[in-house]
Amino acid sequence: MTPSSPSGKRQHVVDAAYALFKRDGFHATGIDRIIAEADIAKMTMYRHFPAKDDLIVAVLEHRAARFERQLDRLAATAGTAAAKIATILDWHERWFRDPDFHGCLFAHALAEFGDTDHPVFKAASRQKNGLRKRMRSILEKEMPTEPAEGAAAALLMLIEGATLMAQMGEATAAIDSARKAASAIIASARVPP
Amino acid sequence: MTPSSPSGKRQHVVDAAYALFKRDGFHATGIDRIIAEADIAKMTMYRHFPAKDDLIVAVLEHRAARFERQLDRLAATAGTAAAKIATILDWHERWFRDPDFHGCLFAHALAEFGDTDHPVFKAASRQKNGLRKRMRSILEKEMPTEPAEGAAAALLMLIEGATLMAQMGEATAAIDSARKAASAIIASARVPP
DNA sequence: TAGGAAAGAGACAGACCTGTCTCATCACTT
DNA sequence: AAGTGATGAGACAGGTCTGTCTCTTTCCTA
Repeated sequence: MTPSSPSGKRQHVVDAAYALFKRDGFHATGIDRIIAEADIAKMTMYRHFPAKDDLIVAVLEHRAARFERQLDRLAATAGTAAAKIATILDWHERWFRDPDFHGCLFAHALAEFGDTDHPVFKAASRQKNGLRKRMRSILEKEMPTEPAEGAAAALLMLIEGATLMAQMGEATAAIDSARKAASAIIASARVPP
Repeated sequence: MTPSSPSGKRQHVVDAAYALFKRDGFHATGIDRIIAEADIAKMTMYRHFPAKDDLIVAVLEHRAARFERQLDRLAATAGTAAAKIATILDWHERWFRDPDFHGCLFAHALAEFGDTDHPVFKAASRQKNGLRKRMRSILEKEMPTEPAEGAAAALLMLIEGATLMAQMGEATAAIDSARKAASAIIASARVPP
């Protein structure tokens, strides 16, 4: 059903929609704005994405895949679990300092599509759980499963909160405190009370 | 300009709008739905709130005031700083378990109104900073200002992340991990490396 | 009981929304 | 060179959005 798109129009729409969704949100961004920015015909978009929600899901999945690829590259370098987690925090610091940083698109998707069964909600949820699982498997190399699970959840929460704080204009304080807290969390998980 | 509203219609609108915003989001909730739910005339709403954004700000401020009042009551009971922070986490656990829990309205407002200068963004930001300051002043009673500041930021991030995780259906794991991580954060702030 | 403020009811405007439809045009393959 | 599928351009439908306006009714107070 979806055209094979040899000329890459589909990706073009996804990229344009991403930039607009990021800046203005999902509901506030109309189809007309997207096709104007992508400079394509409306029907071209609707042939690739039968409904706006499908486009939103495609944007989220594309960004999630990109995110995973970037973290895959980082993980290859560092050694200890703490160092691997530190590279993830480094990645977030660079992201926070991007002039085009507008908060986490996945968190925004969860906010705008609150229904747990909605495809957009599920797509955003997958990304968050992916990051959590990634950190859990990093930690499991150096500690038992149970504390690794809890620490990974805590680190995910810390990162999500840091992203929110950075969005409020406190990127420096957020990343500094997050780094210290991450060390404390990992250390306390390693040595159970 | 705003009517004195002896009959409490204003608050009635705020309450109805809150329930709808919470469930469906700000942009997705139309004025017509609000006035239907509140069972008032459209002009009554527009006499109290000249624009929809004004209503949104009023809803946020009302909820923020309610939140502050509830935490004020809790703070009076507990003793140590760690115990006071624990009561804040307890409050959040009860919130997460509420059948009508739909995530944090302030975080959702930040997501939907990304412009830093927008009144809605600023109102939501105030609430987050209020919670951070509250925790900072709790911690300052037992440690110097600098570590208290960092720990308060970390605890805020942890709580925000826990709220997000609870919204994704992991309330139990979120609050359990948050409690452990909070202890580690406070302990490590108390004894600087 | 009279006056004035608040609220009700609903039509209305103008803009924007998503999604559909038609028909012409382009590009590539065979 | 012909055919096939993707694309372009834009009108169009039907709905929803915010916000305004007018007129009537209610309610509280003095």
